[in-house]
Amino acid sequence: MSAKYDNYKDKKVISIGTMSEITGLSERQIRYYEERKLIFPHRTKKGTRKYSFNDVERLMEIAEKIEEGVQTFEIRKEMLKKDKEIRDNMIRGQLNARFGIPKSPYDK
Amino acid sequence: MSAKYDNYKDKKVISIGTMSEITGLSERQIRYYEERKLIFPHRTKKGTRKYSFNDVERLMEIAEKIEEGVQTFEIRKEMLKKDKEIRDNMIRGQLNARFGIPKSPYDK
DNA sequence: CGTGTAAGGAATTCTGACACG
DNA sequence: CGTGTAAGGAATTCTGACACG
Repeated sequence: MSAKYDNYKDKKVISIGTMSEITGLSERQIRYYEERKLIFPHRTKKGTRKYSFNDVERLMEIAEKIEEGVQTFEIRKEMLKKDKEIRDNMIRGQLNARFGIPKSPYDK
Repeated sequence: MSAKYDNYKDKKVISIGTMSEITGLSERQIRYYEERKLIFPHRTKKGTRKYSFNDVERLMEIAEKIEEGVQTFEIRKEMLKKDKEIRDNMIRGQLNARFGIPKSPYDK
């Protein structure tokens, strides 16, 4: 019936106050992680931050790392690396789909 | 890896201003539909309304009905009826799962 | 480095009401 | 009936800064 399961997880609709409640982090912390480029809220015309459920998960992961003593700079590096891997996999997947290029033999 | 796809669709995290943007309805309209018991936002301790993505869909459906000229009272009746059907189906499904009671012969 | 806080302003949300119809 | 609006107050969010360390 109601056709469409949009990208709920990616829709930026949560205010910082609500994010603070959900994640248990202070607004100060959340804004700081943005300053350190670990998270990227959408900005409304008026300038308020809006987050997605994906951002919730991302913040939780960041919080864990921080508790483990990892510095924001390191966390950022890890995330950039992970994003790169994802991009590489997507490209390989597309090539594979179109030309039948097999996966790397190093993959299990 | 990150295990859990919570009930994003049911989490009440969206403020009325954002709802207004998403649905295209005025805040006045959204509050009025609540007054007519068509929608049920969560209330924070401080009293602000919070909606879910399910509420977004619900509001869109309500808006359609209103445009067709259906009155809020009728919309409410339809929704109550639909909810009842869903409950009945769930009960029947559970009975069926436990005791193997067949579906009604009236079902296709 | 990561986070708390007070500061002042701007934007949000709330309710009850008057209006039109 | 459904919706717009002005009204006044309360709560939210924003930024830049000082503080501790």
